[in-house]
Amino acid sequence: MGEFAATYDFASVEPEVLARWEAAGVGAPRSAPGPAWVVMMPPPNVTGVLHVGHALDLTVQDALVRYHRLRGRETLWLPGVDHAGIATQARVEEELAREGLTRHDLGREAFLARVWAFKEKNGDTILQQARRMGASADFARLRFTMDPGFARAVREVFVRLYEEGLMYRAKAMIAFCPRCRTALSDIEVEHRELEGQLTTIHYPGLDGGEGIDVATTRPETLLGDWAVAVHPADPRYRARVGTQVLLPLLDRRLPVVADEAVDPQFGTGAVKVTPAHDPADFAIATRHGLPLDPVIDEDGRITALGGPYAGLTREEARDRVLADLDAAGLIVAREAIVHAVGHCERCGTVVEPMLSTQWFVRMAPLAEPARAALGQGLRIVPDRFAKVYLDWLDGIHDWCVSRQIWWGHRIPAFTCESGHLTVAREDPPACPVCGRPVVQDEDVLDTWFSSALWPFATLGWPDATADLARYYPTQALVTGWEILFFWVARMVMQGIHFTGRIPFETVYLHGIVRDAQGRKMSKSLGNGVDPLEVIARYGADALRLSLVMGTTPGADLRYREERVVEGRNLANKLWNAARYASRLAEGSASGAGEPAVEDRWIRSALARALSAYEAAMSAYDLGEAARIAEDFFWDRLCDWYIELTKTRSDGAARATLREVLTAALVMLHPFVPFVTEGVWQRLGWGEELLARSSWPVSPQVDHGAEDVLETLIALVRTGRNLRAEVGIGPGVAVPLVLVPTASVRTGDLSAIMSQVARLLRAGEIRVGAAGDPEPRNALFGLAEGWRVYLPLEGLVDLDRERERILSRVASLESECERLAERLANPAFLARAPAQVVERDRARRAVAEAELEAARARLARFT
RNA sequence: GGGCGGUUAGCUCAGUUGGUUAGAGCGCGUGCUUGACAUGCACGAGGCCACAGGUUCGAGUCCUGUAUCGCCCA
Repeated sequence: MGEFAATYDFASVEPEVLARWEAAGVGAPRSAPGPAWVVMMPPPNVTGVLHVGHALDLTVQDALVRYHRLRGRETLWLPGVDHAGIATQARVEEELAREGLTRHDLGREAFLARVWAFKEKNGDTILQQARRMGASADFARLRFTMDPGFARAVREVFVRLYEEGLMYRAKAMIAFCPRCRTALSDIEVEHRELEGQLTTIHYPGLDGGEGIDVATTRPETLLGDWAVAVHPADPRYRARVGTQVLLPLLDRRLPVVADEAVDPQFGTGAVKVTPAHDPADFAIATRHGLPLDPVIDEDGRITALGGPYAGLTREEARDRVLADLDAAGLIVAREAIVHAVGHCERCGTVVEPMLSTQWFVRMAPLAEPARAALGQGLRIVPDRFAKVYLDWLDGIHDWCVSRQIWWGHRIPAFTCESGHLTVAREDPPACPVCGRPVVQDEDVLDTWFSSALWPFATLGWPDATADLARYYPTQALVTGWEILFFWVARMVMQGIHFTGRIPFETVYLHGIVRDAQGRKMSKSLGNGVDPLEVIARYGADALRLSLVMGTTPGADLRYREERVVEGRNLANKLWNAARYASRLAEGSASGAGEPAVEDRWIRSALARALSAYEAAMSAYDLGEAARIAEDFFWDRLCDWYIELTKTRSDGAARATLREVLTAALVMLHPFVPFVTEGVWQRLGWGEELLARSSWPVSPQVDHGAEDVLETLIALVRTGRNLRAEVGIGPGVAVPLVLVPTASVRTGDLSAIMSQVARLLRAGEIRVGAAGDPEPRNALFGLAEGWRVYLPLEGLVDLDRERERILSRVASLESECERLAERLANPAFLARAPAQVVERDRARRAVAEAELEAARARLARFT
C-alpha cells in the first residue's frame, strides 16, 4: 500500500480497498462463538436502479453488520432481489409495446422467457451498486424470490395454508386496477382526498309515484343500479319502502329497500345501490337478494348491462350519463364535495371496486400471534410505530393474494372439467377425484406473498438446513416505515406460523430521504439524487456519513450536499491524522514509557466515548454513535491530544496515539469503512483488515487526569480569547500570569504549565499565590477558578477592558444570585437529590470566588 | 372523523429517566501559509426551545389546550 499523500484521494483509495475486501471475502460469515448476528437485506426490485433510499437502507445495515463483526460476532448479511411482479411485467410490456407487441401476442411461455431474459440482464444492477457503497453483504448467498428453492417454499406455504383453511377462493369485493389489469389487496389502494361533485339525481316513481332523489359522486355507476335504499327509520321514505322507482336512462325497475347501513344524514338520505362496485352496496344487495351483475369490466369499460353506454370508459360514461340526465331534466342538484378516492398505489389510476373471484388469506388467526409477539421477542425502533403496527393488526382484513398477471409464482390450484379443485405441492397429472384433465389457475400470487417468507425461505426452508438452524431467527430487519404493513407485519405473521419463531428481534424503521426543500424525491419533479453520482464526486464514505449523521430512527431526512461535504472532510481529517501518526512512528522513540497526564486523559476520554457509543448502537441510534465517534476523533483526539503531544516522541506518546487512533478508526469504520480501512492498510499496525479487526478494550476513566485537562483546556481557551480580544497575532509571545482564587480544583499546574504556555504561545509565564497583587495594565479573564492575566503594557484598551470586566461581573452576579436563591429555598434543599444540592453549592463557591476576583480586578483597574 | 409526528441559532438537526447560563455541523464575522490536514486551525456573534395554561423545589423535557406543517388509517 502506498504512502500518505497530503490530501485524501477517495477516488484511488476506495476501489483499492474494495478490491481487498472482495478478495478476502469480508462479507462471508466467519465462525465465532456465540449466536450469529444476522440481517436480511430487503430485496430491491429486479427492475430497479440504486436510489438514495436504498443507499440509506444499505448504509444502516452495513453499519450494523460491520459493528457486530468488529464486536466479534459471526455475521451474515444476506442480499437478494425481488421479482416484483407487476412492476417488472409492466417494464417488459413497455419494451414489447415499442415493438408493437403485447404479451398476448407472445403467449405466456414466450413472454415469461422474455421477462427472465430481462431479469438476467438487469437483475443485479442494484447489488452491483451496493458493492460500490461498501455493502459488506455475503454476495455469494444472493437469493432471488423466483429461485427454484424459493418457489418451492412459496408453494409449500400456499398448500399448507389451504390445508389449514387459511387460504380460500371466494367471490368478494376487491379493488381492481384497470390499468395494471389486476386485483389488488386493500393496502395497495391509496386514498386521496379529491374534489368531486355530489350529483343529486331524480329517479322517477312508477305508476304515478313521486320518485326519489338520490345523491352520488359516481353517476356513471347508475347504469349498474339494482335498487334504491333508505334507512328503515327515516320518516321521509318509510311509506315508499317496497315500492318501485324507474332507473333513469335505462328504464330498469328498481325496488326501494330499507337497510340500516344507509346514513340518513348523507345527501338526500336515499342511496342508489350498485352491488358489484361498492362494498357497502354489495352488503346491502346481499341482504336483500339483489342481482350482483357488474356494469364495469376489467378494462374499466361499461358492460352490456349499460345498454347504449356499453364499451365506454368510466370517464366517458360519466360525461355521457350526466349530459343525458341533464337533457332529461333529472339532475336535481350538483355541489362540490371533497371525498376520498381510491388510487392504485403503484400507477395512480383510480381503482375500481369490483365483485370478483379471487384467492384470499384468512388473516385474523395469523394476526393474533403477530400481535402477541410485540414485546415478547419483537421490538420496533422507534417504538411509536408499535401502535401503528397493532392498530393495523386489530383492523386486519383478509388478504387478496391473486393477481391477474403472468410474472410471479403461479397459483398451485388446478381444476378439472367437472369443477373439482385441487391444490397440491406437485402438479397433478389428472384430477384426483374424477381422473379428468386439469388446468392450472391462470393467476399468480401477490409479490408480497413471497416476500413475506424472505427471512426463512432464503435459508432453505422448508428443509431443515444447517443455515436455517444457525442463522434463523435473525437479529434485525432494516427498512422504511412505509412498508411496515406490506412487508414487515406479514413476515412476522408467516414467520411465526411456519417456523414457530419471530423472524427478527428488532425492526429498525428509517424514514424516507427527501430533497433539500423537504419534498419527496420523484421522477416527475426531477429532484432525485443519484447516489452513484454523489459517490463519484465525494466518495462513498461521504455519502454514507451524510445519510447516517443528523438523522433519528423513523424520521425522514433531507438530503443536503453540505452534509456530504462534511463527510468528505471527515475522511480527509482521518487520513491526515493517520499521516501524522505514521510520521511520528518513523524516528526512534526518545525515552520510554511513563504516561503523561494528557495520555491518561485521552484514554479516559476514549473509555467514555466507547461506552456511550456502545449504548447508542444497542439502541440502534446510529446517528448518535457516529456523532460520538466523530467528536472523540476530531475534538478530543485531533484538536487537543495531538496538539498537546506534538513536541513528544517518547514511547508513551507513541503507544497512546496508536491505541486511541486505532480505537477511533474502529469506531468510525461502520460509517466510513473505506477511508478507515485505507488508512489502516497504510499504517500496518495490526490485523490484516480493519473490517475484521477486534473491538478496542476500554481503558479506565481517570478522574484525576480529567480534572487536570479540564483546567488546562479552560486556561488555554481563556488565554486565546484574551489574545483575540486585542488582536495579538500568533507571532507575538505574550507574558502570562495565573493566580488562583479560593476555589481552584487543580492547585498544582506544574504538570501542564509548559503545555499551556506552548498552546497559548506565551513567553514568560508565572503562577502566583492567592494573595499576590494584581498586575497593572493587564487583560483579565477567569478559568476554572483561576485568574488569568495578560500584562500587555500599552496594548490594553482601558475602556474596553473595563467594559469587558463589568459585563463579566454582571453575569457572575446574576449567577450567584440565582444559585443563592435556589440554595436558600427550603423546598429545594428538602426535595432535590443530595447530589444536585451539593453540585449547586460547589458552583456557588466557584462563582463567588470568581465574582470576588473580578470585582477586585475592577477596583484596581487603572 | 380517528391516530401519529414535527415546530429549538440564518439553514439542517441533536438534546437520553425533568437538574449548570440549551448543543453540533453548515453559514456568518475576525485573525491565522503554528513542522497531519486551508477538505485545515483559533476566537467570536447568533436562541422568549411555536403559543397559552398546569404539575413540580426545578420544565426544551411531563400534563391539558391552541396554532401550524406533514404523514398514516377510515
